Amino acid sequence: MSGPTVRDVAEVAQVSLATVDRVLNNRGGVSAKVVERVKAAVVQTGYVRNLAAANLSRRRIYRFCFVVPTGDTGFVALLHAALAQEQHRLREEQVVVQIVPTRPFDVEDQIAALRNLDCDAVAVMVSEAPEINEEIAALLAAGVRVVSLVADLPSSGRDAYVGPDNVMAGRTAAEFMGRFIKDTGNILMIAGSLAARDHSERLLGFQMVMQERYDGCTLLPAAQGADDAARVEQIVMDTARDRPIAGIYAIGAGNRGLVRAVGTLNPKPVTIVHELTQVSREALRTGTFDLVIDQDIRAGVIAAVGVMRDLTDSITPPADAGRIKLNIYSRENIQ
Amino acid sequence: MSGPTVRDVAEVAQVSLATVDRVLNNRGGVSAKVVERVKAAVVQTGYVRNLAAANLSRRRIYRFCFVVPTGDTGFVALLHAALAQEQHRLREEQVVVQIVPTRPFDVEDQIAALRNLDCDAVAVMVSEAPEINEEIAALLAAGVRVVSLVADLPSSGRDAYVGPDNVMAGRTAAEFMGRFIKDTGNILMIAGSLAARDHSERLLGFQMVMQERYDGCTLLPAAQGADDAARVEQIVMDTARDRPIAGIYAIGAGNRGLVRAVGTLNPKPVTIVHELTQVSREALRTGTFDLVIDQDIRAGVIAAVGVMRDLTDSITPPADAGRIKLNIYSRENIQ
DNA sequence: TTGTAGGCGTTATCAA
DNA sequence: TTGATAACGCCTACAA
Repeated sequence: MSGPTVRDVAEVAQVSLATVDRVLNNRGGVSAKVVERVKAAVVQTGYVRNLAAANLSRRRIYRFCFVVPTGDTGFVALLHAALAQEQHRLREEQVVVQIVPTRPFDVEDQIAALRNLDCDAVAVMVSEAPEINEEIAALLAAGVRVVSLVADLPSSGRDAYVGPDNVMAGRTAAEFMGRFIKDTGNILMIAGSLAARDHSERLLGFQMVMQERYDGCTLLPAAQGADDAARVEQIVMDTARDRPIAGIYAIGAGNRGLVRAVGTLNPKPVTIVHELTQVSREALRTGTFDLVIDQDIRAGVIAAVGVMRDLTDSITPPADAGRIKLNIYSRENIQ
Repeated sequence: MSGPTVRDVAEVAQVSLATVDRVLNNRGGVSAKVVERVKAAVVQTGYVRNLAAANLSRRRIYRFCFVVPTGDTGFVALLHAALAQEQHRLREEQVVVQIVPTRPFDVEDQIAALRNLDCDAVAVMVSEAPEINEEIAALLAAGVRVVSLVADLPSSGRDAYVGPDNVMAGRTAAEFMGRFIKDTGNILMIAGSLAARDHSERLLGFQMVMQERYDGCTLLPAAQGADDAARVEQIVMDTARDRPIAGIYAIGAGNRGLVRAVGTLNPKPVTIVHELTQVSREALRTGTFDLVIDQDIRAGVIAAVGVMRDLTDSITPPADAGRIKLNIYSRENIQ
């Protein structure tokens, strides 16, 4: 059950443990023919190194950072909660994580955060900008592994992306929007910022499906609410003054403002939002929101840590390791 | 940097390593005041156990079985896939699992399977019957921990239930059924067997919400398709001959037959089914099915293994450890 | 009820 | 170039 060990390799190769170790971790100082003998023995025995034992002996501790925006989005709160819930298990696995909050949409602040990092790997949820790419390149050059979280940064050279397929998220929102709306009508789409890749991808997916299959609906120009409750509320009220709204797709945060605004509208528009937070959960329960599309943040944290651990150990993470699922919540299946 | 260890705890508590270990893993055989002293020392030192070291040292291997029906439900295939995906992590945690397939709805076969078990704990997905209860009692008496999977067996004395809230599943199906149906109409509900607890609970939840909020719809008497494709197909065709069908809720399996039948109907009824399998995935993609309510089998496997491990170690599993989430899939978010 | 001693698989420090 | 040998942190017979 417990497979061949270095002892077995040593025995087959007729050398000592130390020599096997030297070859295995190519530290040099071993004659060519002995190297060959050891390598052959590894193949012959089918030896696979036991990472746990290696880390135990090496007293390795994984230091990971999460660079994520703060704000009233509730996202950081959920992230903190998820990390707290995983804290114990993470500690047991020798990983220490630190959250570095940044001001939302503030590139300067994000850069500052990335400069002050001291860790083996970092999961970043930051803007897509050339300066950020440079910063990430510097981190990579310094041997820090970088994972993009929730919003991908494909042009940054990051090691991996952990998050949902945001185009799919937008398409899913559209599918339910189209089916929930009985007739035709105006659809209001509110993003936080179209410069945020997750938001623009969701918007893209949403528009694609609405135009493709539910073209009885009229898509109003996409608004930007900066993930701010007051701004979001204002956008809804302003829009509703000019014309009836049949549906609202809130792509980013600021749902507290959305609840206030939707409460004043009659008839109530079909309202679809992202992230299952205190606010959206309650709004779902009372019928103010009709659907919540949630990326399971706990799963995201677990996936991110797993990927960072693999990367830190120079292991290629499984292809789908970073893909996290979208959960759909109606008033009947809130958890 | 490398944190406190058992030695530190032992020193502070003025006891030996073995005693600390006994307290840490509550194995008993330690006087109350020493227990207190050790616990205080743990708090004082901030000790966190090193899982890698623990697993390395522990030669214990957990042997678990899954007794589940085979058949055209695709469930066993999904279960196998889920286990395969978890294999690596499970092996690292010293657990070996074996799948024992049984013929669906065949109580004799289920009993035979339960008799031939050799393991520390078993997760069973079997019928609710007195003979089964006896068999489970025998297992429990023999020291094998028993967990009911997907369908609960409350009267069997099983140690725990791992599965979804099936009433909630039915309620969720009704919520989407009500919203997807534009007007009013006849709703056909097809269970596998009303003697199966998961099926009857789903039906109950579905009926509750339909009557409560979508009473424009007419619920036809619930049919039983024995999870058999041909039977299910026949039921749909027979029903459609007499009256138009606006919606179909398929509570159990046999979705292959449902696909065939629905394909012949015009207009196509809103069709909501359970379990994301090859068949339902494809039907979702082509528009034959409108919604799939899926119990995440991978999550179920992980939860079941966790609960079985706790039970085997005589630890009371956390209250919500067995509750698994319901995922909702439309054509746009199939994974 | 408590303690001692040895081992899990790998790494690292000495000598030889 | 090589090889003993002692950690790493925890678990567990076996004693006492």
